[in-house]
Order: sequence, then C-alpha cells, then structure tokens
Amino acid sequence: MAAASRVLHEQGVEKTTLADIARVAEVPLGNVYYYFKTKDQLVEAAIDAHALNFHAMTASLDLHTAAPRDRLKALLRGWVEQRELTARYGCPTGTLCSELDKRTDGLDRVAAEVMRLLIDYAERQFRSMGRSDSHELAIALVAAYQGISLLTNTFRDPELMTGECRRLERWVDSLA
Amino acid sequence: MAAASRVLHEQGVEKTTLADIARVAEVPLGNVYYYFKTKDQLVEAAIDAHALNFHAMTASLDLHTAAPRDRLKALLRGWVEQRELTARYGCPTGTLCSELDKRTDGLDRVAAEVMRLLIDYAERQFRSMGRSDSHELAIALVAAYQGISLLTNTFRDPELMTGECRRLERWVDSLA
DNA sequence: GTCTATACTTCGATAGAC
DNA sequence: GTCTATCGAAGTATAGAC
Repeated sequence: MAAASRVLHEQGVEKTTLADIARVAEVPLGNVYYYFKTKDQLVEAAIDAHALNFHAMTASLDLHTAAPRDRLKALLRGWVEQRELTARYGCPTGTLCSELDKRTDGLDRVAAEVMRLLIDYAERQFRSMGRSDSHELAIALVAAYQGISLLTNTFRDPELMTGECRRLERWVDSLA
Repeated sequence: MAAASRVLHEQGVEKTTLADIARVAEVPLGNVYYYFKTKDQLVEAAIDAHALNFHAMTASLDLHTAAPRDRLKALLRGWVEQRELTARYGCPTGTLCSELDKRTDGLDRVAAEVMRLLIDYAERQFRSMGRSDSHELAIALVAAYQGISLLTNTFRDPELMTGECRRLERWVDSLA
C-alpha cells in the first residue's frame, strides 16, 4: 500500500503499471491481485489512505494549536515544507483530482472527497475566526494552494511555493 | 488537428487513443500517421496550436483594450465565460501541464512554455500599472486561476469560477 | 495522399503449482 | 498466502494496395 501510494503520486495513475508497484513493493506481480481485485480498487485504497492521513494531520493540529488563525498558518507552513516534493510531483490531492476527472467510472468522486475535506477544514477555521464569508475564503485559500502547487510543479521551482505562502500568510493575518 | 485538440482536452492525453482522434476527425486510423509520425508529435502540435491561440487572443486584447488593468479584467471575464467548459474538462493549459509533468520525455517543457506565456502577459500588465512586484502579482493571479479551475472541475461547479473571478476583480481594482 | 489490414508491444488480469 | 507463467485486450505503429 505504501509503495502504491508513493508510485501513484510520482508517476501518475495512468502511467503506473501494477508491475511498477509490485517491483517497488518487492512482491511478484501476481501477488498484487491477492489483495486487490483490480487496479481501480488499488487506486481507491490509495485515495482512502490519503484521506486517513489528512484526518490524522488535522486531528493533531486541532490538539496542539488552539487559535484557528494559527491552524491556517500551520497548514501554510506544512505546504512550504513539502515544497520539494510538490516541485517534483505536484500536490498529491490535486494531481489525483486532475487526472481522475478524465475517467468515466466513479473514481473521480472519491478523489473529490479528499479535496472537500481540505476545504471544509479551512472553512471551519475561518468560521471560528468569526468570518461570515468563510466558505468563499476557504475556496480562495485552497485554490491559491492548488494553483501554486501546479506552477511549482510545472516550473520545477520550490521557491514559488515559499513566496506564495508568504503572501497568503500576510493575507490570513490581514483578515479581521 | 482541431479534432485532436478537442479530444485531448476532453479525455486527457493518456486516455486518448489515436483511434479516438481518427474517429472524431472522420479519417481512418492509418491516415493519422501520414501527418504525424508518432502520438507525441501530435500532442506537441496540439500544444503549439494552443500557444498560437493564446497569442491571437492577447494580440486582439492589446489592440482593443489600452489600460493594463482593463486587460487583466478582460482575462478574468474570458475565464468566467469559459466556466462551463472548465467545469467539465478543466483549464486546457493546466490539465496539460499537470498530466505531461509525469512524463520522462521533454513534452512537459513544451506545456510549461504555454503557462509561461500567460504569466508573462499578466506580468507585463502589472508592470505597466507601475507595480514593482509585478512578477509576484502575476504568479498570484495565474495560481488563483489555475487553482479555481481545478476546483471548478473537481466539483463540476461553474459558479466557483464566477465567485472567485469576482473576488479577483476586486483585488485587481484594489491595487494602486 | 488515402485507406485496409496487421504486426508488435504493453499491460491488466487469471490459472494453477507450491 | 506466495509465486510463475500466460492469456486476452487494447493501442501504437507499419506495410502495402489503391
């Protein structure tokens, strides 16, 4: 599962073969099918793992950081810390949503749920700050992150993430 | 070529077969290879066509709109007008950059050039407005657009584009 | 230049021994 | 549960008639 998550992010879903995953996981190809009936099921499991990961991150954040504004700034710091990975392979959530959208099966909806988790979390923080426009602000924040992730990846320049997150931090601070 | 551009945007590069393109173009499969030696060459030609399209759009914009601030707002209006297409298939440039990044050949760099065109155009307008931080502003504007394109597409909701572009217009207006 | 037929390769998926 | 061998479908690319 860990091998699958990593390789799917690095190579993309379409370009990743089950042989790739089996090789990285150091198991024979046929073995993969003992745990996952189809490639789609494996991809869905990887998305679920990603969602669990996000829940764990926000739970820890809620526990250690009380002020909603600080939680948002912690999100920004986390994005900056991941900038090298993002420059190389893009945002894991964003690349999944972008790629899986092209599919006719329901797998794109599963990816969309993870994106929804992020927006909802940001929206809760803005609401706790007393903003009535919390939804619009959350959309703007996540859009800015997804957009700069794409540019960071497209131009292979991690410092794009640093600069934009600095700007976003000033923006978060400027909100009453 | 027109058929290829459309299908590649709608289905994505990886999920589009040459048979798909041949069918939409109403030519037999083998015929495609008379004009393009490989699928990669066809994709590259589609990207080039997209770049030409962008040049035509900005040339017309420069001709009919004098004030740089109005040119930026015209860009925003164009994005809102395309919102239904974006909700269904994403931003043509953004989806290409995201998908082609996963490739080892040089095709990802070709897609990045188109993204660069957009950033450079925005940057020139901000500079004409007398902003010394024109580069940072251009990155922020394009990132916001690419991000909201991804969300619009992920949630299949064209009104996300409408709302965010309204916010961006206020932002552009607020800049000295 | 246009079209049909097909060769070659890759990959998802399965069969069946151990 | 693990592993090897292989089937069958799909898709890129080519050969060669017209």
